[in-house]
Amino acid sequence: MVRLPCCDKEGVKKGPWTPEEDLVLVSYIQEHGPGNWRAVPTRTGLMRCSKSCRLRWTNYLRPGIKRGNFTDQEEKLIVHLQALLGNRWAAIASYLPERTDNDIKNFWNTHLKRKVQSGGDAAAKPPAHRPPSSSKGQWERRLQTDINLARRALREALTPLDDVKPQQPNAVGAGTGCGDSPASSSSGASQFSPSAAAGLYVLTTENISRMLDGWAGRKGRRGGSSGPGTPGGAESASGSSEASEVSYGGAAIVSAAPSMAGPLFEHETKPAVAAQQTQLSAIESWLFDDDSNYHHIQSSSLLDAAMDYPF
DNA sequence: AAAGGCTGCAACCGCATGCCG
DNA sequence: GCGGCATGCGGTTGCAGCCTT
Repeated sequence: MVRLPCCDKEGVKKGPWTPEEDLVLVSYIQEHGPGNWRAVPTRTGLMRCSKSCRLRWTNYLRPGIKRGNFTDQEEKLIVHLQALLGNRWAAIASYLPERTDNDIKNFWNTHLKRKVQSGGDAAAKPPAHRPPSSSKGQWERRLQTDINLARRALREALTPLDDVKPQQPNAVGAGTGCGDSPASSSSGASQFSPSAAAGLYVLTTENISRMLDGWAGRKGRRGGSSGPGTPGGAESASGSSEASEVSYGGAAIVSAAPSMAGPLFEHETKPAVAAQQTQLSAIESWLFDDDSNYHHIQSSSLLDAAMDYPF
């Protein structure tokens, strides 16, 4: 099945996205929802290939994304999941709903890899049987058989921390961001929850204002929001939910809250998000439950969740 | 203050996979 | 069952800001 690359056409723009392009893309998705990426460039007039549009959305514009400043907990989780799953960033990202696979990958390559290699975390060393780059089915089966190993490792990763419960996945609107995780794209749209929408709205406007804000100070650093000490994500999002007014390029832009919220939520693949939260909770309780009872209830529910999980 | 190296991140590229006619 | 299309995923690259000398 040889096919031509989608981006080899003449006149396809590459490189950093401008805020104008971002707005066009966001507006389009707001109206039509994510998906059918092939049609996006033609319908929006963006001189970008479909892939680029999808990537921009999933890695940057999508609601609910937290950027920068990985917490210790996230860090440990990533290290252990990487040890268990290998470089399956999408699978790892599904456990960190606010993080994109690209972010995690970058974080691993720039921070954790070095850390682990320098012997910082012996526990993080990949097990001998770590799934090689084999077929998905293979490692999925392996994951099933190694579920107990995974449990131990994850517990080890999470328990030493002060706050016993993982904090971020259940934060306001948190866990809503992973609409693009493997799970989401294929699941139906039947469980949309208004409360999730409320959180999502916050994150949406936050993202957009951040995007514009980021550009305003962009010349500072690409994706300015991710600058040191300024995680654009959940914390700030939960703090201010009013429509944000930002200006760039001389024009003031008001993120019209309700109009922005509605369509986006309609089309976002939120059911998966809700499902993810549920699954994450199952995992959490699985991790922190007494050994005495996990055998009976938790392990089975987690196993169900894990098996349902679309790695 | 300037220059060169380093770091972090957004984006690109190519292959894999799933879906549909 | 086959072929083509659309999307997902992971590796890699390029570049801008930061840091060190």
